[in-house]
Amino acid sequence: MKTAHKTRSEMIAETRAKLIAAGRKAFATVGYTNASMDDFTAEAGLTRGALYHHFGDKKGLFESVLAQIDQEMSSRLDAISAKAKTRWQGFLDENIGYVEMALEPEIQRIVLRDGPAVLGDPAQWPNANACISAITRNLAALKEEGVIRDIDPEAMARLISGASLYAAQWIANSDDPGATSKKAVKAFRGLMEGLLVDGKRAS
Amino acid sequence: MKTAHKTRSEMIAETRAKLIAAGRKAFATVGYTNASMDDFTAEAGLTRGALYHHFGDKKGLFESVLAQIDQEMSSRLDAISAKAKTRWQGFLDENIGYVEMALEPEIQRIVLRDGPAVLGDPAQWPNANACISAITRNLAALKEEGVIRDIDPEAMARLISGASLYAAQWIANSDDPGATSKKAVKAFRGLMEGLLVDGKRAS
DNA sequence: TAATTGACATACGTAGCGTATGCAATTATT
DNA sequence: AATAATTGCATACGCTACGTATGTCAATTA
Repeated sequence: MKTAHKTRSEMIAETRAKLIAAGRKAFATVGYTNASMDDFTAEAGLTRGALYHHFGDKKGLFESVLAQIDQEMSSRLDAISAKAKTRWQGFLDENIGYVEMALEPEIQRIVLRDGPAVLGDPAQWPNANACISAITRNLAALKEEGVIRDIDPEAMARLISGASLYAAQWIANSDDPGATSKKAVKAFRGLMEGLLVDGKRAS
Repeated sequence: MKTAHKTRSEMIAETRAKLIAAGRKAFATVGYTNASMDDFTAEAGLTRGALYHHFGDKKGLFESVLAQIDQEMSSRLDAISAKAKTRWQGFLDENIGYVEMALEPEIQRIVLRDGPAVLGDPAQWPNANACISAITRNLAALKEEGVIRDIDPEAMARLISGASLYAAQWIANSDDPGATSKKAVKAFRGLMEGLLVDGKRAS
């Protein structure tokens, strides 16, 4: 007969997972500074003792939460670009996907707002922001293939993700998200088409 | 004989100014959360009592500090665009000026890093809206003059200011702000040139 | 079965925020 | 001019939340 108990390492993993989940929820809803460690650890049936043991401090847990979210975003974006027929199309789709993810409150709060304030520049995060590096790789490849003009991929990736983020927030806060979304996506496409080499431009 | 004393309202204004100055300095050097109200009010020869009286709470003082900095940035940007020969050049200079301000540590810390975490989405700040409408007007005029392609001015203004803001944050958080700034400005120029009608493009 | 490790809880000290209250100086009232 | 009302700011207090130091019990190992 098998033991009904879980093995010790399973228990530990479960505790870590519970803490990450509880922290993630608290960070997303009330923000990093307003999230009380006593409160959300209790909500997970634990205490701050467990948190300090596994993550060192509040910031340490936040890093783990961020890493988890980052990974999820990354795989979602990969799935989007994998579907596209051309690299250029995949690039466009991926960015629009990013805009849509930036609409999610959890991502807005944890990744885009509190993240930089707590941990500094996303590029220096332990799991370097996967989204930006994905855009960077795409731009580099597109440049290599002669599809877009000669620009610095990383710098352009930053500008583009900033534009996406702002577009998302504009949409999120607008009275008519549907209509605003249409305008934003069209303008975004226009901005991106400006990167194409002359021969490939439509307008 | 005239009284050596200042009038009461002058004293009050002076107190407010002292608090704003002390807070600004503390926020700039150690950051919002690490700035102890007891410490920096004492440094101004006052107590937290004065702060609560005038600004309600720590966040209230932060808003006032931010408003002051915003105003300074705004007038600097006006001065920049006033100097330009053409509207297009003024448009470029103003945006690049904004990106370059991100090199200043005080702006880095207060406006770009702590600001969003403490007060929320920068797009909703009063000054950001003023900035966006300025860009929108510029874009509309440039379109009218046939300098740039046919795009929705407001939507594009949002994207551009998002790109600028993100570029600024990238610079603010980078290890070598000088070098990063160069890359960012160049990429930004490239992105903007994509908006020009075909005949006016250099690349 | 005795010893040891380690996962997690408990207990304590401290810093910092917000509020309630106090006071003194200015302004208003008669 | 004398008293009353206002208010700018300080003082005092309680509370929350963080970090550390220590305790404890289960699981592993010898």
